[in-house]
Amino acid sequence: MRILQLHCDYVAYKPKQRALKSVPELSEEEKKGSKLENAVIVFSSFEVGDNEAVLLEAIHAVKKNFDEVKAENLLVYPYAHLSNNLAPPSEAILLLNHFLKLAKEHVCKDAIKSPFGYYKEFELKCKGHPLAELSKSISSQKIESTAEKLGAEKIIVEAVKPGQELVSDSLKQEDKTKRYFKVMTPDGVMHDLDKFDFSEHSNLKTFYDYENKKVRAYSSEPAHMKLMREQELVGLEAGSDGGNLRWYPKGRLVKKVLEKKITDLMVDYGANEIESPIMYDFEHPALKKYLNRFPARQYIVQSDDKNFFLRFAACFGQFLIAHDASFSYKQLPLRLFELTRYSFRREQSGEVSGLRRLRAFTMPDMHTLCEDLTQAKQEFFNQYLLCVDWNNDLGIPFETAFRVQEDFFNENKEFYTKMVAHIGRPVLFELFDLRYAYFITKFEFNFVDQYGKATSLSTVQIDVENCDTFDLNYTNSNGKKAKPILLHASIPGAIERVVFALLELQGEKIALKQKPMLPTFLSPTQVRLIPINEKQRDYCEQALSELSKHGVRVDYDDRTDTLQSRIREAETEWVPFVAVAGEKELMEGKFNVSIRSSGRQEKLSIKELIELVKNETLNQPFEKLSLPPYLSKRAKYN
RNA sequence: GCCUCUGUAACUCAGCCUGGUAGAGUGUUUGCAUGGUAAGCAAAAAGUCGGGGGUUCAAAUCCCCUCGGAGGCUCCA
Repeated sequence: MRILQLHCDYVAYKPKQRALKSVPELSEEEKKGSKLENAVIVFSSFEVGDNEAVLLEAIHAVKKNFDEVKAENLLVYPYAHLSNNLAPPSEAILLLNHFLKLAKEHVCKDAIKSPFGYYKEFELKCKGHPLAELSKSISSQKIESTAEKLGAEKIIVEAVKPGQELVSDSLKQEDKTKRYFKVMTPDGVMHDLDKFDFSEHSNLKTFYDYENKKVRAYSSEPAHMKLMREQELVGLEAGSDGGNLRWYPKGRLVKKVLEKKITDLMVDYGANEIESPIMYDFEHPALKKYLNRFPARQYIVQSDDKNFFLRFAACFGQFLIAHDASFSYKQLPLRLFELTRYSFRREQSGEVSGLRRLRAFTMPDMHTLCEDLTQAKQEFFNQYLLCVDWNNDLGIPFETAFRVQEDFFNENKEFYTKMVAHIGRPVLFELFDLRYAYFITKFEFNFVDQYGKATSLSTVQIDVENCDTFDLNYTNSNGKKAKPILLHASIPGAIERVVFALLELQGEKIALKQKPMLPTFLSPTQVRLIPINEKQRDYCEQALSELSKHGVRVDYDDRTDTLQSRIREAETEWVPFVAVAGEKELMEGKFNVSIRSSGRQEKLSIKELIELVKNETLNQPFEKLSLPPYLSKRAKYN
């Protein structure tokens, strides 16, 4: 328990608005508030583990002060902000009531309290004498018996039951009319959450719990943070702001391949790739309006006497281009795409985390202008399919949430049923009656990690607001100006989050004692050549140039360490194909290749090995690794 | 932003409670070892103990301030 006591000439308060859903309405009398003269106000925070002994200790402190300053009135003011370890409201209310009872008995028989769970305005004039301001922190561990100090008899406290239900049924009902969750199964049936059997869908349950903030995450560092360092992919940069990372050659390779993959996908889908500035004028009228609707925290950059904010998405860059472009219904849907390196969001310091939440991140952002709602729905559906394929292709499991305005859902039920049927497992629906943002509907694919946290990856939204804000128009078939419907889409969410999910999945494998590895097309080294001794040098160098010529990322361990230690290092680097050559292999014209995915060893010729790698990376982009192929020439970056 | 934990060699960490000459493993360099599928042997180099102030004869260690990192909180009286 924490208390702050102020001795005041007067103190007055008035309840304004309910802050906690679980507290009852106030009576007319309580709503008026109160004013006390020559009073001690006791701001009180009730904490986890507080009990009668704690309350008595606090009363003792209050009484001592109250008598000393010769106050006449006492106000107990529940005040959460003194503690970071608050008792749940249900317990705190009982503790507060008992605290008041003790205060009446021992300190001031006319003591009153202000209501719990309401925002209140208050006004006070604190006296200036040395005892006018006192604060105290009391915990059950530190208490000696204080009943004697008070000269009080033992008082029995009413049992405080953890989690005691204080919510009335009518209040629950009221909540539901605003925003509520349902589950849709692939057969198109909507289920109430309390009736849905989650037993075969534990990740969906975890996701829902996370959405509902019922689950507390473990307080451990996520697995990917260690892995990104160990694999020489990404490091923290103390010389920059938090959440701005450094990417080493191997990490840059992984990121570059993913960037190429999404860019190719978008261009093949019909997007026009553009590049827009990273900073924008705060005073631009359209941007001003948009900023109010999307109150992300921004970095600010000064130029002369003007302030610019660093973009937090590609939206405005593309909207401003679309505003100035000329197009008619014949060119719709019109898709603009940019791989933002970077988008900036000045997340609060305590919120930045590894690759999961950053202040500078790479978002492949596409916006689609559609002729009407029919076309918008078609695009929404197509982009939904792209997202499903994208995540399946990378082997990233996900849970789906659709968020929809109620009316729109009821008018378009078929539309959603079709999409849920496509992925063939239950998904979460959040329905809301009043539109709280610029979108009328959206979906998100969420990655659920081993700590019970959900992270949004893919998302597409139908925006019914920003065509007005940014004055985007097309010419319709009558030659008249018309408003398009706008879609926002990020198929991967953010490149960093893809890496985050892939690494977290490897962390889970390691925990299960399985061999971790990245998909071959993302592995910085796809084939590692290891000679048993110097005599196979020429043979390996020949293989190196042959594999390299065929677009395989290959390197050569030319160091003089023992065979075992070189094999071990290839294993710890998750190399998918480790090709060893000794006397025998040289004679046969082959390599003894360890295949990581199967754990098997096979004798393969270079031609066969190339074929194998090509097979595993079919239809995937390729980029070169910017490190010397000779391991003896490589610097270490971790 | 608030709270808790944390900062010691390039990396991972011990030492701090109870003040008294700065430690280990890994990596790096050098020498030996030429090895058949997850760590060969030996030696060396390497540290303003995050930064600043204080207490003390003496501070990595105790106290205060400050800066970085991790986690939690930020619909909460």
